[in-house]
Amino acid sequence: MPMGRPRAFDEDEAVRAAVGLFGGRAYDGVSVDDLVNHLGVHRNSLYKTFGSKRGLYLVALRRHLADDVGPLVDALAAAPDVATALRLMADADLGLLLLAAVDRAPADDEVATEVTSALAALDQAVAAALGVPADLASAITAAALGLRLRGDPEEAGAALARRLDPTT
Amino acid sequence: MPMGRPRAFDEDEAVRAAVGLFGGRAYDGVSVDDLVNHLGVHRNSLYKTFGSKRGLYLVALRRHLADDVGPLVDALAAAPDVATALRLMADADLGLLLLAAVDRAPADDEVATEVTSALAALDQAVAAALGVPADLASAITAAALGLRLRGDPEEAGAALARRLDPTT
DNA sequence: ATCAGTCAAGAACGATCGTTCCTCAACGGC
DNA sequence: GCCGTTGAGGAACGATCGTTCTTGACTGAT
Repeated sequence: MPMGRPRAFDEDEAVRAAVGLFGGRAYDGVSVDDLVNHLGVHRNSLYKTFGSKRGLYLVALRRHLADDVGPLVDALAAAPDVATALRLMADADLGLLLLAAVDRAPADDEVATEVTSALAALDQAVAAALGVPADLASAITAAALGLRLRGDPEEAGAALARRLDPTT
Repeated sequence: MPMGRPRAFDEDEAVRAAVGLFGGRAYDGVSVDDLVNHLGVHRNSLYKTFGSKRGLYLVALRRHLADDVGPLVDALAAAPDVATALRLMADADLGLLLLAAVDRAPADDEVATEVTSALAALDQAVAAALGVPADLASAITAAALGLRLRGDPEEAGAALARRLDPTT
């Protein structure tokens, strides 16, 4: 079977660039023209490779979860206290996950599934590392998301950690 | 000067309906057709009254802040402990504020200004009511936003409040 | 009854959206 | 060489976007 013309773009690079774009503004705020211009992928190849704008979004979201959230879960497993856990989550690049949760999950069940399981993984990591009940762990994850959403003035997270875990 | 034909719609009702729509999905997910169909205002009147879709959005956001966030600030002033404050914020209707913060504030400076000052008002109310430092107060506000963003399983907020304020 | 002024009703605008189509260039196998 | 296949390059599609225009209905004052 013939082989055809080789690709002129790096699929991994393209998906990373998509993570950056989708993590920076709302789904409907990123046009296919924006993607074509910033990804180095031509329209036709984009649809041939990812099927649709939503298909590319889902691939980008999963890459974000694998590349950014996964390592965070691993790092959390070694967190000795609440302050460390909060700082790890607040410093991590969670832009696309946060935006997906607020912007797309209500309108896209598949996105909602990915977001829910990613947050559950963070909850479990926090609960296991700190030895706290599940409900408190998910509240700590929620607090970290809230801090990130506000721009995280750094002192706020530290103050919360101090209050949550007086031993540090 | 002649008086002209009277309006067939209630401007307050229309703005409230807009708050509901914009609070339910992202700005770009609400079309002008959606607004016309759900607000009981005709296209022409909408533009005559609010200038543009963005103009209506800003009016709706300010109404949301005045009608929903303002009373919350007042209620927070009487909150005796962290648990009460968290529950007040988690139970309040903060849909549009949350969506505005994540979805529109990064792209619209005027929205960003409104969001920032609303969150600052919440911070101040929490700090004054609970007698905590400003950084911890803003962290508590952030935690409430995070809980709301996650769907707030009720136990999570309670667990966090218990840990934050052991006297309750 | 007439007139100026405001709103309702809906068609229509250009722009942009996501998507598809068509043509040509670049490859491996015969 | 040629053929089958795949990607690049753009033009072009219908649909929908936010916005405006046109027409006529309804108002209070003259």
